[in-house]
Amino acid sequence: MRRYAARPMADAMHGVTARERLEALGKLQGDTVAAKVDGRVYDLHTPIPEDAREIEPIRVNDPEALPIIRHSTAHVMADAVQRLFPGTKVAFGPAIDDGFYYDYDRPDGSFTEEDLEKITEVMLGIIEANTPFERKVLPYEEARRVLEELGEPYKLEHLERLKDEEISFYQHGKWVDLCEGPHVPSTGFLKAFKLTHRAGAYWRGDERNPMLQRIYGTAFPDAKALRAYLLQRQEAEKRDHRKLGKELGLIAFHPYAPASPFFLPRGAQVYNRLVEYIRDLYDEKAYQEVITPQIFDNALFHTSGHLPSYRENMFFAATVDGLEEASKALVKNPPKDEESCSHVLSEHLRFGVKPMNCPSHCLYFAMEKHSYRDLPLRIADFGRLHRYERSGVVQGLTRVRTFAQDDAHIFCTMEQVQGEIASFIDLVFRVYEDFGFTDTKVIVATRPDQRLGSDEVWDAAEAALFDACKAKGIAFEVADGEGAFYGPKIEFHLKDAIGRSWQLGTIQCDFNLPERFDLHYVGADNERHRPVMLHRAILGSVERFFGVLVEHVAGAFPIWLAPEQLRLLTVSERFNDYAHEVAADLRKKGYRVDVDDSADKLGAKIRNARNLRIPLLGVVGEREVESRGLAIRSRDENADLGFKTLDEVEAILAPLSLPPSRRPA
RNA sequence: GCCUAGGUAGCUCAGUGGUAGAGCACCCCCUUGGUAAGGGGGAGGUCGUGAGUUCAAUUCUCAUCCUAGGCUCCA
Repeated sequence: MRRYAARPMADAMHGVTARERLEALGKLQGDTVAAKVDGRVYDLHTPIPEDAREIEPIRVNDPEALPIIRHSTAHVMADAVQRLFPGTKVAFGPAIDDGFYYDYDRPDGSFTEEDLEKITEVMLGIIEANTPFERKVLPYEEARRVLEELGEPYKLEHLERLKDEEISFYQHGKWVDLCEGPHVPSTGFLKAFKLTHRAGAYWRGDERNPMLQRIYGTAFPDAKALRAYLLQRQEAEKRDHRKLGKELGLIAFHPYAPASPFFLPRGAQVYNRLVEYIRDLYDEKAYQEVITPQIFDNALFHTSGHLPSYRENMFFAATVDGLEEASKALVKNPPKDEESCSHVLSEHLRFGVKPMNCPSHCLYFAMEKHSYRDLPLRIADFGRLHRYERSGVVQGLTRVRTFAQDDAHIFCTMEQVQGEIASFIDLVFRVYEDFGFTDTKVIVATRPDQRLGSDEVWDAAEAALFDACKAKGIAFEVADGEGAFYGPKIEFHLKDAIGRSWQLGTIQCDFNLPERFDLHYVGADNERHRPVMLHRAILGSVERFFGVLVEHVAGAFPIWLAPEQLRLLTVSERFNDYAHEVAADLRKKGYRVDVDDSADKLGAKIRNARNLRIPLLGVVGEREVESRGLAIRSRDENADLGFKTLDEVEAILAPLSLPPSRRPA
């Protein structure tokens, strides 16, 4: 097994290179890393098509240079790794959103922190040597021979999947890699990188495959940009909802209920504000809220299709009776294997804890006969859901095992689908704006290979989604084949503090459940018709939304959501009575007000309140008691707003206690 | 579930093969103070849990639970 090529892969290429062309046009600068030729990115030393029309340089500080720099850095890292740890195989090493990674199969174990330091040192040496990156294109069979010679099984496996006649390789110094490119002209262009962390990753992302060792890093055009990025990341980590949630007394976890949050009094306040806000919208938009059971006979989940297809994600509820029956059945007919044992158990353990509200809403719909005049019927439910998530995937509030959605199902006719979707999109954007989210990513997920229903129905449903998005003039991406098996969907994604994107809102067309539950309504023609079911949520799960919101506002909730809107700080004990009197009065009016009547001095009280991100502070001393008011200090301005009468305080609080879209103009 | 790294007081964290420490928070006392920590004293931990090695384990080994970063999966 030999990593390095026996001889440099001297190029035998013909034609004009990007560099030559740029030079001829006088467009080549010292900091040019690649070229954009008719929309495609080329290395400088790669010949470009003879009929190329437009050619522009990509310079180090252009956004398009970043992935090139990062991917090139990944190559340098892989070179360093194989120098330091002979026998290590390489897999994939792409540039990603905020850096790059490379996956390795290291036979003698995983990489340690110290290994990263060593790798970094060797990388610095490679960069200092400033060796050029070279591209070579080989015929398929020859490419195979090279990879066999290099002893790279993962690359060979990847080669199998490439159908191209010609395969490109990149080489810097003696290190060669099967690679699409492009790359910077030479290693010296890599001015600033940092290896950040390591993790396991399955080969080709499939858990049936062997686990590889992944090393993540990031790279920038210069040290200043790298420092800025690392600093920004540090700042972002301070906003982490798990950290803030603890510091601000919002949430907690206990090992007895893994991945299941406690909402502490302050957190529950905010949680309830979120639900209350959505309930108000429901009143406005003609939704009807229901409260449905938590635990159902498994017959329901058979009908809905959750058994067996959603089984791994469900909790089941055993009873002593059920266990005894199961035991008797097992003693009477001892099972031959695990499967039959499991079958007997699940037959006698009758109950399942609901992972979704849709089955019970179907039951509700079927309880009465419906006319087309009833439609659309919008049924909302904040029911608590339980899903068994595998231990490795849970995370803070963004991925939990018990949560509530601002869930609703709209039963409507096919003709009503587009209108319902359009008004839902409006609603989603209004809500996200109320919370201050502006960069919402919209994704339309279309029919997957495995699906139910005829192509005509899918055509209509997808058209309804696309038409609604287009009619709204919103930008969206298409995720082909990513729809649910029962229908296509629109997803609304927001980013958390560290830039991870989370799906919050969604609207999905469903033709499957109405079929399974044999739902129908009577049309104007006096015939039975199948309704369409739209699953939709705006916040998504209240828990996840809460987490993303905490990070978005960095714990500083706006007044309409703040658990404590105003805290009264007494200058000395002598003013406690007045403060309590004022607080009681404001609380009676619906404001969330507390008094800090501790023995702390004013400075300490202010510090504590500010650390809790309380939006308004009211200082109470001699002057305020005499003139019946408060000296207001605002969190957002971090300044003393001076004396306000009680009426003035209320005038400040009243409008800000409403969500922006409900405030008087 | 898999890979890697962690788990010491309510919180943030030191530390050690000879059964533990700081700051903040908490309790008590003094101070009655006007816009980001007034002073003093006290209490609080079977060092995640269970086994093993050892004369001796919080420290070393293994298992297990939880957490974190990924992979896979999803609201």
